[in-house]
Amino acid sequence: MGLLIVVDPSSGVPVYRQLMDQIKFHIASGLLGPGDELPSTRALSSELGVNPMTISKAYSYLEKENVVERRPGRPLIVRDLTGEAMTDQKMHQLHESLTASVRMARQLKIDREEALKLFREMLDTSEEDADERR
Amino acid sequence: MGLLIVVDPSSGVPVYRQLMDQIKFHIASGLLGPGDELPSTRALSSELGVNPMTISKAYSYLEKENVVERRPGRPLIVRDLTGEAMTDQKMHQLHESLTASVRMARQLKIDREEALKLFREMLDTSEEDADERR
DNA sequence: CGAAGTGTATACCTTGACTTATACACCTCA
DNA sequence: TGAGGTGTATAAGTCAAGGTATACACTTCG
Repeated sequence: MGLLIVVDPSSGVPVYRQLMDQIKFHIASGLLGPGDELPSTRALSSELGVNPMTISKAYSYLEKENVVERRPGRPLIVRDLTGEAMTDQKMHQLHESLTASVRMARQLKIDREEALKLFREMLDTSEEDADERR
Repeated sequence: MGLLIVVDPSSGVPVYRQLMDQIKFHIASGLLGPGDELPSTRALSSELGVNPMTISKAYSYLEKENVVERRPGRPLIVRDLTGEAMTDQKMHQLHESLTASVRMARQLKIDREEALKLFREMLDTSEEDADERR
């Protein structure tokens, strides 16, 4: 049986990015652990009806982000994401994502405390949603 | 003399978006106030070496965002952005911008407090940068 | 070795975002 | 009225991103 992965080509979000997101999610949830093999490009390809190169593209980006380890001619495996170095990298990614919001808050002259309050509320709501999913 | 506006077509950021950002900034800084007229599309066009339609596109989006008021055949004017209704709209824009970051924080399993701390630091740094510019 | 599995480099096609050229509708004022 | 402003609807051109088809390099295992 395969990993639970679903893609919607008409969603506007690029397929390769949907793949990356879901694989990352499965790693974060623990369903996929260090050393586990990713499904082969052709297996996922026929299962999802997507070109193998699109799968490969997602895999390549995951490798660039150090989420996954590439071994020529063999399946990709999940890397060990524990440790301080990984934490730094995660924070760096979040930093990049927040940059636009910081610029906007300044541009709209939104009070620092107001912006923080909104972000806190959104984080809390997000956690509740995750709880319901269990 | 014209407003201080500069565009870099090779920056990767669409010209119409650069225009929107700088006009919003001039409004936020107070250099442009309610009732003030925006430069004509053709004036900005020849000053910046950009097609008038590109200027018009920026103006149209600003009108959609209720930043500016359109009057057929006449120059656009800056709207009055004070009042509670405007605050709501600003918070809504910030909310949209933050959505991606919230999703990422969850996906990367970044602690809620860690994420908040980073955002707070970035907001503070941003304010310092603005101070230095004075 | 060779068959069958793995990932992917290369080149091509399609699609949508961005920009532009042209032409039009509207307003002001002499 | 008409000349000279204003913004922009429409259509066409340009270009990068996303997706695909083909062919290749590598590994395992009989």
